[in-house]
Amino acid sequence: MAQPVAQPIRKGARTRQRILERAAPVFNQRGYAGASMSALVEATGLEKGGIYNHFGSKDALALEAFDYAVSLVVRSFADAQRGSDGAVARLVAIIDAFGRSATRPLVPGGCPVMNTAIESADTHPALAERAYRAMLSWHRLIGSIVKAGKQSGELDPRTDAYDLATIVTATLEGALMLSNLMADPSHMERAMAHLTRHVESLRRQPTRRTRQKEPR
Amino acid sequence: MAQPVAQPIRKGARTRQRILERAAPVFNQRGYAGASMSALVEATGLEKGGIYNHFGSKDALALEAFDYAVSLVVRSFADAQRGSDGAVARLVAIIDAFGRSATRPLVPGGCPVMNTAIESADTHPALAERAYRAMLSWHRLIGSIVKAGKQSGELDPRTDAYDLATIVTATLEGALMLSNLMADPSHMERAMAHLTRHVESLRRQPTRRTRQKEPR
Amino acid sequence: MAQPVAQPIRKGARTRQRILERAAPVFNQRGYAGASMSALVEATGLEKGGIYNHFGSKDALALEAFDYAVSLVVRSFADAQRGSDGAVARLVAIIDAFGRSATRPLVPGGCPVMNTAIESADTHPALAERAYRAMLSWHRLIGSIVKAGKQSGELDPRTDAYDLATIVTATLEGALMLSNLMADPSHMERAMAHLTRHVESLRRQPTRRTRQKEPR
Amino acid sequence: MAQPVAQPIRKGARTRQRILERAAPVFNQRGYAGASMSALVEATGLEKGGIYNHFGSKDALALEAFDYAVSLVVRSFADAQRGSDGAVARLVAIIDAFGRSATRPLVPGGCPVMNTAIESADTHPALAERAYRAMLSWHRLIGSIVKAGKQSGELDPRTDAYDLATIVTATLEGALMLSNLMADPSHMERAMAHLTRHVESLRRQPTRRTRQKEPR
DNA sequence: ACAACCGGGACAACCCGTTGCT
DNA sequence: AGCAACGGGTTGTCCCGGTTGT
Repeated sequence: MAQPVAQPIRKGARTRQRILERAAPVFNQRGYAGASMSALVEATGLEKGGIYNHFGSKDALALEAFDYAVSLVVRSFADAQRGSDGAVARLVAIIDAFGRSATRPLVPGGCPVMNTAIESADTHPALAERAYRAMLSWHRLIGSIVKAGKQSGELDPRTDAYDLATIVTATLEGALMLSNLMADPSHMERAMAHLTRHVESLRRQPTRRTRQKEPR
Repeated sequence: MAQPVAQPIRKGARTRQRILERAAPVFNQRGYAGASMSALVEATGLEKGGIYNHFGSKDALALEAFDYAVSLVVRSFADAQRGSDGAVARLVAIIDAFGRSATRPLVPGGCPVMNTAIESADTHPALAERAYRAMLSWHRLIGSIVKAGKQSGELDPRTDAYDLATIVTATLEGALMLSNLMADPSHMERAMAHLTRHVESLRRQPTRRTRQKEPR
Repeated sequence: MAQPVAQPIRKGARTRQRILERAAPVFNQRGYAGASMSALVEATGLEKGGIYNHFGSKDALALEAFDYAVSLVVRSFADAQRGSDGAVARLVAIIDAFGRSATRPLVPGGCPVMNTAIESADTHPALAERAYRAMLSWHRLIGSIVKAGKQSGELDPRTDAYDLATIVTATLEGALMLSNLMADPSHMERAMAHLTRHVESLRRQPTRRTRQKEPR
Repeated sequence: MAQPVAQPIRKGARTRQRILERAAPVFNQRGYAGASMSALVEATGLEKGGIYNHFGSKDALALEAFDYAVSLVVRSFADAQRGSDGAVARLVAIIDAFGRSATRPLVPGGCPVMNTAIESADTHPALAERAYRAMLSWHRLIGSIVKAGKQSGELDPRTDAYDLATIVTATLEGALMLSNLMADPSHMERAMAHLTRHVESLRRQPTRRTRQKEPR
C-alpha cells in the first residue's frame, strides 16, 4: 500500500497533461461542437483509445481542457500583479496582461472564457457553468483590488467595484474579439488606453470634483 | 371573392423568407457547427427537401441567415437614430438600441456578429468575412456620426472617430456577452451608463480642458 | 370543339419525342442507376414536372428511351441491307453498319443493347427483358438471312444459322466494348475483317472441302 | 492447446480481405452506381463504420474489389495454362477457362472487366482505367503466347498477335454477355468452338496454303 | 496494465424520385 | 408545364465501447 517513493509523476499523469495542453487549443479554436475526436487524435498524437483511457468522454476532456486554458490566463494575471503596488497599478497590470493576449495569445483562438460563453450559452450547460465561474472569479479579483484600494485611500471611495469589473472585462473581451475579427491589434490598444485612463481617473482626488456615479 | 390583384410575392419567395427567419435563431444560438439540418428542419417546419429547394447547402443557408440577422440589428440602429438630432444623441440612441438587445434580443442567442466572429474565426472564412463586413459597417456608421458632429461643432474637434467606434462596439459586445453569461442585465446597464457618459464627455467644451487624447 | 384539321402531330407528342431523343444518350452513357432525374432535366431542358407529365416514372422513361435507341440501330441495319443482294452481302452490310458505330455511334455511349444487358441483368428485369428481345430479333434477322441464303444455294447447306448469329453478335459487341475501353477503333476493324472473312467462307463451294462443323 | 505460433495475419487484415470477397460480387452484379453502401453492409455483415475503417470511401472499396475480382480471373488463366504445352494448347486452355465462367462464374455477375468497362466508360475514369489495364494485360498475355509459338515454329509466322488477341477477347466477352442475357450457355459454347477452330487453324502448315491475312 | 485496433450504430449533410398545387 | 414540398435514401463521419496484443 505504501505509495512508491520519489516517483512524483507517473507516466500516465504526464500523458494526461499532454493531452490537455494539446486539446485546449483545438477546443478554443473550433469550439466544442466543431472539435471532432479525430481532430483531437491528430493534435495529441495518440489514438482514440489512448485518449479515452484518460478521459471518459469528449465532454469530460472538454471541461478539463477549458479549466486548463483558464488556468493559463489566471496565472498570467497573477504574474502581472506580482511586481505592482497599489490598486491602480495592479488593475493596469491586469489590463496589460489581458491586452497582450491579442498579439501573443496564451491559448490560440482567443479568450477561452468568452469563446465558451458564446458557444455554450444555449447548448452546453456544464461548459457554460465553467465559463460563468471563471468570469465570476475575475470580477471578484477586480472587486478585491478595488476594495483594497478604497481601504488604503488610493481610490475614490465612491468607486463602484461592480461597475469597474463590468467595464474592464466587457471592454477587454469585446476588444479582443474586434482585434481578432478585424485582424487589427489597434482595437485592443485603444481599449487598453481607454481603460487605463478610466482606472487612473478613479484615484482619490484632493479636489472636490467628482468622477464616477455623480450624485444627481 | 375577387382574386387578389397584383400579388407581388410568389409563394416560394415567402417560404424562403420564412426559412431565414426561423433558421437565424437556430444558427445564432447553436452556432454553425452546432446547428444540424434536422434542427433546422424542426425550426422551419419544412422537410429536408423543402429547405434544399431554396438553399443549395447548409453553408448557403447559414450565410443568408446571418445576413438576415444582421439586417435586423442594422434596422434597429436606423430606427433608433430616426428621432435623434445631433451626434451625441444619435450615438446614445445606438447605444440604447444595442443595449436593449440584452433584455429583448432581436434574434435569440446574442449578437449574431459577435457569435459568428467567435465561432468562425478559425473555422469558416466565409462566415468570418461576413461578420467582418458587418462590424466594419458599424464602425463606419459611428465614424460618420462623429465626423458630422465635429463639422457641426457639436463634438470636440480632437475626438478620434476610430477610438470611439472601438470603445463603443467593444464595450457593448463584451457587456452583452457578460449579461448573457451571468444572466444579469445589469452588466449591460453599467456599460450603457459608462458609454453614455463617455460620449457626452466628447462635446465641445467652452473651457479649455481637454477630454480625449490629450496632447502630452 | 372541332379539332384543328391537318395538324397531325400534337405538340405534346413532339415534346415527348424530344424527351426520348435527349434522354436516350443519358441512359446509354450513365446507365439506369447512374442517370438521375436531375441529369435528365438538364438534358431535356424541361422541369421535372414536365417530364413526369409525359412519363409516369423514371422507369417508364428508361424503357421507352431504350426502345428508341434500339430503333435507331435496327433502322441502320435495315438501311444497310437495302442496297445489298444476297446473303453474304447482306450479312457483311450488317457487320459494316454495326462496325461503323465504333467510330460514329448512333447513340453516344456504346451499344444500348449490350449496355442494358450488362447493367440490368441482375437488377432490372424489365429492362433486361427488353434487351433480350432486341438481341433475339437480331439473331432472328441473321437467321432469316442465312435461311434464305441456303435456300437460294448461295450458302453452304451445312451452315448453322444459330452459330453464325452467336459469332457475329458476340464478336461485334465484344469488339465495340474493346474499342471503347481501349479508345482504339482498330479492335473493331479487326473484328469486322475476321467476321467478313468468316461469312465469306460460308459460301457454297464447288469443291468438296468443308468449311464449317467438319465431321470428325 | 499451445497458442498458435506466429500468426502472421492480424485480424484487421482478415476482415479487410473478407470485405473484398463479399463486396466484389455486389459491385459486379449491381455496378458501381447500383451498389449502395447499405447493400455492401448487408453483404459484408459489418456496419458502415466497420467498412469505413478499412476503406476510406466507396470509391476506394470499389477499386480494390475490382482488382480482387480480376485477380481471380487472372489466376484461373494461370491455372489453366499450367498443364498445357505449346501455344495452341495454352490458348485453348485460356479460352476454356474463360468459357467455363459462363456456367460457373468466378465472380457472380459476369466478367468484371467487361462490366466495369461498360458502366464506367463515361462516368468513372479511375475504374475505367483499371478495366483498361486488366484488358491490356490479357492482350499481352495472348501476345506473348503467340510470339513464343511463332518462335518455336508451332504457329504460322504470319499470325498477327494483335489480331488474335482482339478476336479472342471480343468473342469471349461478347459470348459471355449473350449467354447471360439470353440465359443460354450454348452461345458461349459456340464461341468457344469457333475460337478453338480458329486458333488451331493458325498452326504452321507443311503446305503452302495461307490461313491468316492472305495477301491479296 | 495500457494503448492501439477494430467494430458499432446513430447521425451528419445532401440528393433522390415523386407528387400536388398554382 | 413549372414550382414547391416531401420523405426516404445516399455516402460519409461521429463518438464511443469491447477486444486484442504487448
